[in-house]
Amino acid sequence: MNNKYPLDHDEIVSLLQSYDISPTRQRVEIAEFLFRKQQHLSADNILEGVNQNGHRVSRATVYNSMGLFANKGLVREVLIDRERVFYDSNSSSHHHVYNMDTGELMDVEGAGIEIKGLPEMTDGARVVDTDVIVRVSSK
Amino acid sequence: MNNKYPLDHDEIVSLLQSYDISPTRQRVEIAEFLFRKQQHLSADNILEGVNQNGHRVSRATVYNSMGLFANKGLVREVLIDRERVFYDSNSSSHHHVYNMDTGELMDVEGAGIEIKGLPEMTDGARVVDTDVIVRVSSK
DNA sequence: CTGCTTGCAAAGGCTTTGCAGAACA
DNA sequence: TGTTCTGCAAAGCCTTTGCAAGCAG
Repeated sequence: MNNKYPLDHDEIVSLLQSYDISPTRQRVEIAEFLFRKQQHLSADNILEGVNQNGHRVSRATVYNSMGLFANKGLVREVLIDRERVFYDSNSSSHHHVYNMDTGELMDVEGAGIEIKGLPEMTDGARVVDTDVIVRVSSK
Repeated sequence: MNNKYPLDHDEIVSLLQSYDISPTRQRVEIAEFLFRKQQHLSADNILEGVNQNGHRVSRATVYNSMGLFANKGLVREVLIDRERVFYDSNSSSHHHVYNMDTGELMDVEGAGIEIKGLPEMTDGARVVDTDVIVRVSSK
């Protein structure tokens, strides 16, 4: 899923529809920006990026759309920094390495990681998602 | 480390000192509240808890102290919820299971978990910390 | 004394909300 | 024509900061 970048306009529209998201002009523009490549962006990054050539999408719409995308599973929210939420355009199973010095956030494909020893869920709870964040520093 | 709760006043003072934190009245009161048991608290929880019987510690001091405690390694910041930062009074190596329905946050001792397949660090970066957050839901 | 702490209030920064107008089916 | 979506501005919330007064060594 979402494994080839960039996606062209029609692919974006299909992608949104496949996630049950109506492809409005603003949503398509936001998604086109997101899926130019695999990346981690804040709401502000997205607002700036989409609007590089003249304002076309408002801040509120960026927040609305990203909330919707995250809800539908199209992107993933990454909470690494208390300052802001990052959205990860790679929605496949993977984990993160965060360089505390540079602020750089890298993906690690999930395949190579095993998490063992999780306790049995007491009730019928099921695992929705597993985040692994490895913080590294050069200092 | 921090494996017995609650800690009495003198133990708290020693604990703070062992982390190179001068045990002011406010810091001791905050730490006493934190280490009554293993728990996950927001800054606001701490403010309320410490001040249950009359105001004795200000909000600013709670933030200052928690920042200091986290910096010194006495407690651990947990970013699970975009709403606020949680502080974990269990500073030993462990991971978290977060129930998305109830908001409950449980510890999983690190011993039972293995994370394999992390790529080699490109430069001389060292791993500072690894967070694992398993999100579960009953729905 | 001298530096570290505290507390208040104000400021900051990210995110959400209310609501009217626009777009869409 | 009814519903959904957008955008602006205001509000909200958690957290940080500035600064004067208090405390500790």
